[in-house]
Amino acid sequence: MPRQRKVEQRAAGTRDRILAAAAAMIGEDPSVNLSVRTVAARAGVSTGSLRHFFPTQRELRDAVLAVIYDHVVSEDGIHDRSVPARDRLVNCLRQVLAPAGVGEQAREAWGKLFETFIAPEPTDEVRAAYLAMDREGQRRVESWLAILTQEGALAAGENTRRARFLMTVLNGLATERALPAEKSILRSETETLYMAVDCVLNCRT
Amino acid sequence: MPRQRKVEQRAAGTRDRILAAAAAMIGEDPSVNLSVRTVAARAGVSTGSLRHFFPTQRELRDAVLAVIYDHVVSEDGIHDRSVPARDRLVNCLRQVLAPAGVGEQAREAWGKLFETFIAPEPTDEVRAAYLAMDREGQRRVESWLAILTQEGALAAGENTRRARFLMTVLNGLATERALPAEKSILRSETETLYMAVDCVLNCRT
DNA sequence: ACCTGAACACCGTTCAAGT
DNA sequence: ACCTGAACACCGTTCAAGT
Repeated sequence: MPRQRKVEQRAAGTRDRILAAAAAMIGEDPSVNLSVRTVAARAGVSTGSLRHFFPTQRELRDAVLAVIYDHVVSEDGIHDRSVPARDRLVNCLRQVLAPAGVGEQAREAWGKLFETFIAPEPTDEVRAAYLAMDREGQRRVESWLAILTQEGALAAGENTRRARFLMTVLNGLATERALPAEKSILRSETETLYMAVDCVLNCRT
Repeated sequence: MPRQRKVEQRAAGTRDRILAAAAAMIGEDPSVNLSVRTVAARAGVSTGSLRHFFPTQRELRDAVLAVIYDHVVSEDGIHDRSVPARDRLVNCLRQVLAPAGVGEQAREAWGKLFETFIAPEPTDEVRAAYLAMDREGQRRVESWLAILTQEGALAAGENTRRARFLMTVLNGLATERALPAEKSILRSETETLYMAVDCVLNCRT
């Protein structure tokens, strides 16, 4: 069932060149700033042409993220539509949380984070190192949201904000894993993850 | 003990006018973009003069944040029904967040928390001390939720879970205040607080 | 429909020049 | 030391004009 006519395929060609250029730039330097002009120049098209396919920078960025993580096709299970979207997203978020560890391991992990990024004078080098880490996590979460948006499980347009929100929840959970806890932390952690995910999936903003 | 000379007091005068102008702008519209030119114009100084006191936009934003959080420390206002429930709850949560501080202050606060509760062997004494703190915060948040439940702004029955969720978000935000941040933290912090509060107020669980 | 590039209204930072 | 405003090199978006 070929929905696209010939002209649209030609258009898809330059659309893809734009996405490929942007993806290549991120591949070379994950902290690169994707401006209209740099991406357009790299793709060999005009800024106006880029704007024709991606009316705002946000839409360009979201599309690039989706492309990158589609090609990486990891086993995170985000694509498995036999599972409800909320369960898939929660499982993915657990993968971000996993390196935080539990118990003594969690305290050691927090200790390293503290000694590396909080205790020392925040030089540009220290800042850049942390921000690269943070952006990587943010990108992962945004890529999952982009995929759920593509399936229609999520309204478009706020994924950066949503990802920031989820990252904050994960930071809170990671911190609480290092701090003393009342009773089984797993239960309240699961409840909190589902509350955050349901918020993102259901609430209008 | 007057450490400042006359000249420095004059300088502090225009420095304060800049901070006041920026704080006023945020007061009128919390999502406003504080650019060099708009803030300088509002304060009635040149961009060069602003740059003399705040060499980068980051330093300006940090200073403004500190001023705002100092002045917003007031009573909780949870009962003031002339304000929408979500705004009241966000303001109350900000009060829990306030002691986390900003900038260097935030890093020091985290340092103390780390040395007190994470670094040492978790004896029963250490655990109890932290859990008391944690429960106090949880109790405050739950009391606010109880009031909103009484007004009918919130469905009954899940307030402990909801409070735990909000505490986790606050822990995440406090952690992010100590870590290096990308841009103005105030805006994404506000967005995250409102997302969390809207989640609690609107979403069915 | 697709594509161009100029134009517009911003932005943060630098700096010679004044007081 | 404090202050000015122009200048520089960016940014995202809009749009008349071409094919």
